[in-house]
Amino acid sequence: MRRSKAEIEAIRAAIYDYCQRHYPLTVRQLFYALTVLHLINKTEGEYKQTVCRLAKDMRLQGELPWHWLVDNTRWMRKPISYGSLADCVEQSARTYRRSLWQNRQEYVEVWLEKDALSGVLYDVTQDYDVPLMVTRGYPSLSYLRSAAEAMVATGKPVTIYYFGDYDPSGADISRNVEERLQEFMREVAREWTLSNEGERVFAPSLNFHRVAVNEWQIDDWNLPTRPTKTSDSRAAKFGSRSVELDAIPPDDLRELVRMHLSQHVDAYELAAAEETDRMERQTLQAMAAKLRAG
DNA sequence: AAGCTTGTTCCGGCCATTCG
DNA sequence: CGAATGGCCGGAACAAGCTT
Repeated sequence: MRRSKAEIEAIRAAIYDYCQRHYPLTVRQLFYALTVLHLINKTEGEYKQTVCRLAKDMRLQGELPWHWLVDNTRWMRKPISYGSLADCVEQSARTYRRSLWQNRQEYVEVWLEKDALSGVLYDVTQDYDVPLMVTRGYPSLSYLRSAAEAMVATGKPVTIYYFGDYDPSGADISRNVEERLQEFMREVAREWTLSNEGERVFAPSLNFHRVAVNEWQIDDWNLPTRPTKTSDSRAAKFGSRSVELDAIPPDDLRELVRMHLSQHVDAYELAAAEETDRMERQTLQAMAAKLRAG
């Protein structure tokens, strides 16, 4: 698409504005935000030629602070190491947390289709010490299988809160995740029973909740829709309206997660756990001081 | 009926070519 | 000549529709 300088300028301004208000963001997240603002079309071309390019130029020219945009997909590997034993304990004293779930009789996870929103959901899931599972589109079989193993290993009933787009593939992904997890949990339980010399391993129950985006939410929450891609082979059995998960404002999304997780851990328990953590961190701090002294 | 192709989801970037 | 386009890289999947 050919745009005038003024149009490009408007998009640049919107990029700056949105990033400033919501950083850290991924480029993908920024892309969806601009589509919701109707500044660009939701196509891979616009993503690459418009958003990626402008974001690149603006950062290289110093117009956009580097830390406003992040890339979660590339990572670094290195063994964990410390300057000394005291440093190790010191580090633990800063980060230590006691598991909120170890002594509970249920197991909860949050699942998410798109990595771009992982930062938003993690703000809440970390408070509740709940795993945030990101599939990045269709999940790999390896990912689902190891997730199923972790669930069986807990031996507790599982609740999953799922977040994904309302579009043909998005609906299919959550169906696939639920079915595969069910299948793999039964399989894992069977295998573990056989290798366990008579002690039977049970597949826990799975309560799978697709929290968003669901059809009823489009009108109830007045979400901006996109025409469903007719080229999607799943489009025929799907409605004409599609909605990005990004169409739900970040604050509302966080509230939605909090609403569900707080059904399992109430505010009182959360506060009590924080207090325990504080005290145990102090103990670690004292240990670190002793190590330094002696 | 099995197997392949095409198109879709997620993520981010670079570069050669084409268009106005 | 600058801006837009298209293709490529890497990596994981699934379904519909064609082709053998």
